[in-house]
Amino acid sequence: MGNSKLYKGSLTTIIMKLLAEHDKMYGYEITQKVKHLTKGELNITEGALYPALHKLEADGLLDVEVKKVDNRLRKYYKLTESGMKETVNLLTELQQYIQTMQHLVNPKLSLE
Amino acid sequence: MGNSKLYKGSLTTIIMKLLAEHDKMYGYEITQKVKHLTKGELNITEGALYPALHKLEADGLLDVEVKKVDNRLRKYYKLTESGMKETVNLLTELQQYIQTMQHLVNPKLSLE
DNA sequence: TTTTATACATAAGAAATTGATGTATATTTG
DNA sequence: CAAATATACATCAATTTCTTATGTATAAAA
Repeated sequence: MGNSKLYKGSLTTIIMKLLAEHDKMYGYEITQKVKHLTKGELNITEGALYPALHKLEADGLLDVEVKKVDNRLRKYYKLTESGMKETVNLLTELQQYIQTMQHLVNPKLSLE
Repeated sequence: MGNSKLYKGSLTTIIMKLLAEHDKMYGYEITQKVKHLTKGELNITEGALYPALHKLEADGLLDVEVKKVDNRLRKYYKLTESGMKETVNLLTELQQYIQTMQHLVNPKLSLE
């Protein structure tokens, strides 16, 4: 997705957080939203997105609802109850990750 | 390594930054340093570390020097010229990654 | 003397992603 | 109006990165 390897492992967090904010979204919409929010920095590829959505659905974290708009299919995804709980965990882990990396990379600001 | 998938892709950045600060280190020393700096949050496994060091050496980003201390082998790694340049790039990418993720996760603080 | 620590290494398998390819409709552009 | 681009889904082989297990060897601590 991104221009750096660091984005590896963060796709699920991104999807879940967007759904927490926007209630329901479809796949293509997610790719466009991310592109705009990051000013082109981050482009989610379809080969990563769709399998990720399918897995989240299979894990019971997302519900899906198919709609036909302008004669084209859209699959709207929405967080389930357990999806909302998991989103909280993922965001906590992201904050922890950022803090840990900043300790490693900017040790003068840490306790060591 | 970490308790969250987010650490995927950040091992190289961690290694390079530590070497930029400590001039030369050996593998085991890196694992211990990271454990202490992160207060146990992050434990680099040998199965991840050694292949990563070998790849960095093969890519010309690290030089290695073998020493025998207390009848045990140590392989001291050190950044090459191009390793130093690459470290700058990786740290820039880390800052960019953190900023992008914070825009996505905390959009009220971003421009959208 | 057995366990833990130090110090290296490899290798099978899992997980996530890339990049290509495929299908189909709608809209824009030359 | 024809061709290209945008919208919208999907799969799949290959690659990358990491986990978990295993192996070798010496030193120190329990």
